[in-house]
Amino acid sequence: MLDIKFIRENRDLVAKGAQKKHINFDLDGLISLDDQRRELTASVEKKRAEQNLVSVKVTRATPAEKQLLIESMRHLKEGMQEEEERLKEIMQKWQAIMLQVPNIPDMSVPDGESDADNKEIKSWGEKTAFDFEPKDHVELMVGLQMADFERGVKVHGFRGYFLSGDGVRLCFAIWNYALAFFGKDFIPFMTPSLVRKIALYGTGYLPGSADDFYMTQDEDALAGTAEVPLMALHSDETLEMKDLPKRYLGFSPCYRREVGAHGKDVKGLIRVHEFYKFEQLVLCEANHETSVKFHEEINRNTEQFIESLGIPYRTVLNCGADLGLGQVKKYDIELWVPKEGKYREISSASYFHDFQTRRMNIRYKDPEGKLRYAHSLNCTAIPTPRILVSLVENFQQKDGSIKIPEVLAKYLGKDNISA
RNA sequence: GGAGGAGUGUCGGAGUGGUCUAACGAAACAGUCUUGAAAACUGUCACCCGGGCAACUGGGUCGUGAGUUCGAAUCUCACCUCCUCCGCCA
Repeated sequence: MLDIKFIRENRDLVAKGAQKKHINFDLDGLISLDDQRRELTASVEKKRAEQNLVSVKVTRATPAEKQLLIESMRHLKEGMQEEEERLKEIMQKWQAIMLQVPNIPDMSVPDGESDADNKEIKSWGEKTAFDFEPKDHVELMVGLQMADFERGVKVHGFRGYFLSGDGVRLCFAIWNYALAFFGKDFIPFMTPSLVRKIALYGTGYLPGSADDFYMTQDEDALAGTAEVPLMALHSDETLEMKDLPKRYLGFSPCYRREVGAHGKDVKGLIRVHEFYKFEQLVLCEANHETSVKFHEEINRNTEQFIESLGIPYRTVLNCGADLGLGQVKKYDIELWVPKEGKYREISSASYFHDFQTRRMNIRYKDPEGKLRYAHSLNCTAIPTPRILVSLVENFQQKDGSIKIPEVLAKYLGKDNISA
């Protein structure tokens, strides 16, 4: 959410920002609605002031005077009630629209129509070359009994999967390694995946993508990322400035309906309804430079994690159309998938300025004693099992076995997975 | 699942229809005193929206939302959260 004062004073900026994100919204409509809101509010408050004044008089009046005063109040109230009714309607519309005003993308965000227009800003490692015909991760993992997709579909349905044997052990090794790697600077959290809808509004996922979430019969949602509960963790709180920045590492199951992706990635572990993810989240002081600094930092953390595994990757700067409602700027890290011959996203680093914290009401007191909305950022640390796709495909051997990177071998207890 | 109780500022806590501009206490901060500290004393001690260059000023906020009333922290309803007991389960 943006500040209405900011919107009014920077209409061009807001309009251009929305355009860059390819989001349609009626800015003029919002401004004229806000004009009405201001006008009506002023009028109602004036009447209420009069009411308060008379109210005090009533307490000191004689019984006869009291009757007269109460009569006059009745008239005042009739006019006020009508206005309050209208104000209430306007406020409802106003709030609904305010929740849909997109945050303004950074200058450095490239224009573009879709993720195809994201700009590669870095690539690391040599694309893996094989002196044999490589297999895809489905064939490899099924062959090594690390996963079972047929029975996964039987039990769960479309996009269902079981992990088993070394597939499970490998996941645990990755988790343990990730906990040690990121846990140095970040406080680990296991978060609730069942969240109230308010947490989705606060993070900016709602309104807008209601179809992406599984809902329970109690109207709670299954979060698609630990970002949601971790942001809600400090909602309605005033933090101590000395405690900033907060660096949190969320670990949680993640649930996604993938309704907009019915035909996409139907095989394997790329796109599943249920997975696990470590997520970095930062709350810091409200300062653009600080946000930028942490944005680079958390993205670099994930790059370094991938580098330590030795998987070739590239980093892209997302274009305007590929930014969410609240995001100012976003980097995606994509890992090389040999059998597909392309890079696939495994991480997303974004910053929001105070877009989320304003909705969540997360503030801190600055040195002048002024309350300010903190800034928020988040970045994937590591998603499982998606990471396994690149891991097993890049490190497969001619005999169908998988060589395990040294840093993981320590946690797995062996340096290869074979039949 | 059933029965009952509670929610007031940073914390404790008073207030059950109009002098609430929310008492009082604690903590915190500043000052006086002191070699320094403690104690004592004095003062400060919410947030949101609007108007004003400013001093200041209008409105709102007592878990949340609706309602009753000329007037609500106080009465009614719904919801949220917590506590106690019973039941069920581990």
